[in-house]
Amino acid sequence: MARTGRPRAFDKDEALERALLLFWSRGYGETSVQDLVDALALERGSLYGAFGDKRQFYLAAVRLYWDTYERRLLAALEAGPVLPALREVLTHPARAQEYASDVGVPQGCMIGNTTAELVPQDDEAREIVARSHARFTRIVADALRRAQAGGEVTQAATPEAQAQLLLFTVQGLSLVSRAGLDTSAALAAVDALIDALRA
Amino acid sequence: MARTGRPRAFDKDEALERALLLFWSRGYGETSVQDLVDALALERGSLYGAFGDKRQFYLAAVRLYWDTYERRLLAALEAGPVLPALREVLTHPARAQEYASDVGVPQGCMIGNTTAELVPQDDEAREIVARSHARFTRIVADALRRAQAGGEVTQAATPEAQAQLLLFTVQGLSLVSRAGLDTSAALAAVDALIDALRA
DNA sequence: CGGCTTTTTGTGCGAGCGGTCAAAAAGTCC
DNA sequence: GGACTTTTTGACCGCTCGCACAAAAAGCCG
Repeated sequence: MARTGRPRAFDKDEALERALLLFWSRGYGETSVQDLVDALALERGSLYGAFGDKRQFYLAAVRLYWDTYERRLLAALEAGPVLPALREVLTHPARAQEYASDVGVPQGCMIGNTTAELVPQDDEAREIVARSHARFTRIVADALRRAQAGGEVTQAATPEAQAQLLLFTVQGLSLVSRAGLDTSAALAAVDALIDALRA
Repeated sequence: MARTGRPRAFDKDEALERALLLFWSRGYGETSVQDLVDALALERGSLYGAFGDKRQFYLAAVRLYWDTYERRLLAALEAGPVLPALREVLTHPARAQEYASDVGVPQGCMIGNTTAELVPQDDEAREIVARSHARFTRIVADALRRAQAGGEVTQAATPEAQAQLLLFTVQGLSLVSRAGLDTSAALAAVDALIDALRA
C-alpha cells in the first residue's frame, strides 16, 4: 500500500511537540486554533488534515506528554535508592517554577491541567487521565514494594496507599505551584513526606 | 445617604450562591452568561447591574466559596483532637464524589479549579488563590502546633511543613477525584498520611 | 401627585471562535 | 509526460460569546 500524492511539508512529530508546549502553557480553552496556526507556521487546512479537530489534537498532545513523563519516571526509579528518586520526582514541578518567569513556559502538570479543564465533560480525556493515574501509582507502588523489601521504606502502609498519597502530592504540588510558590516551604513539605516514608 | 429608586427584585446573596454552584460545577469558561441568566431566572441587564462583568461575578463566587470553607475548617479544628478532624477535612472531597453521579453537582475544590483555569492569566484570581492557600496553611499549622505541644502529632517536621504537605494533599486529592476515584484507595492514602503525622 | 432614581427587560452588536471547502500545487507511478 | 493522489492555501461560514443600551417599570420623597 505505497502512499503517493504531495508529500507533507512539515514534520508531524515536531508540530505535535510545539503544540504540546502551547497547550501546556495556555490550556485547551485559551489556546485558539489561530494561535496554533501562528505558532506552528502552517495553515488551518494542513492542521485539520493532519490531526483532525482541535480536541483530538489536544488529546494527542496529552498522550505525548504522558508517554514522555512515564519514560522519565521509569528511568528515575529503575535503579538506585527509591526515596531520593521520589524526592526528585516530587520536586520537579516545584523547580520548574523557577523558569516560569519566562513567557509561555508551561505551568504545572499537563495531566492535572487536563483533569481540571476537560475531564468533567469529556470521556476520552477522562480515560487518558485515569490511565495516567493508574500507571503512575502502579509504577511507584512497584518501586516502593522493592524499597520496602530492601528496608529503605517503612512498612507502616501498603505500597499502593503510599503511591496513591504520592500521586495526590505531586498533583497538588503541581497545581498549587501555579499560584506562585514559596519554594523553600514546598521543599520542606516534600522532605517531611519523604522522611515519613523512611523505614 | 438613603437609597431610593426601584428596589431590586431578587435576593443578591441568593443569586450569588446559585451562581457559585453553577460556576463550581462547570468552571468559568464553560459557564456562559446565558447559562447564568437561565439558572438565576433574571435578565442580563440585572446581572450586569448587580455584579459587574462575568469575571467579577466569578471572583465574587470564589470569595464566597473560600469564606464558607474557611469557616468550616476553623470550626472543625477548634476543638477536640486534631488528627481526626484533619482526616475529615482531607476526606471531604473524596466523599463528595459519591454525590457526583447527579448532574450538575460541583466537582473538586473550587480554589483548585480556579488555580487551574484562571491563575496563569488573571492576577486578581491569583491573589485570591494565594491568599486562600496562605490562610489554609496558617490555620492548619496553628492546629498542628497545638497538637505537637499536646503530644498528638509528631515533631519530626515543623507544623508549617506539615500544613503545606496537607495543602498539597487536599488539592491533589480534590483534583484527582474528578477523574473518578477508587474511594477505598484514596482513604487508605489519607490514612497513611494521618498515621505518619501521629506522634 | 409629580419628579427623581434605580432596576428591569429585551434587543442588538462586534468580535472571535472552531471548522469547511474548492482550487492550486507538488509529488508518485505507469 | 500525463493521470492520479495528497497536501497546501486562504477565503469563508455559521455560531456563540460577553457586553452595551434604550425604553419601560417601580418604588421613594417632598
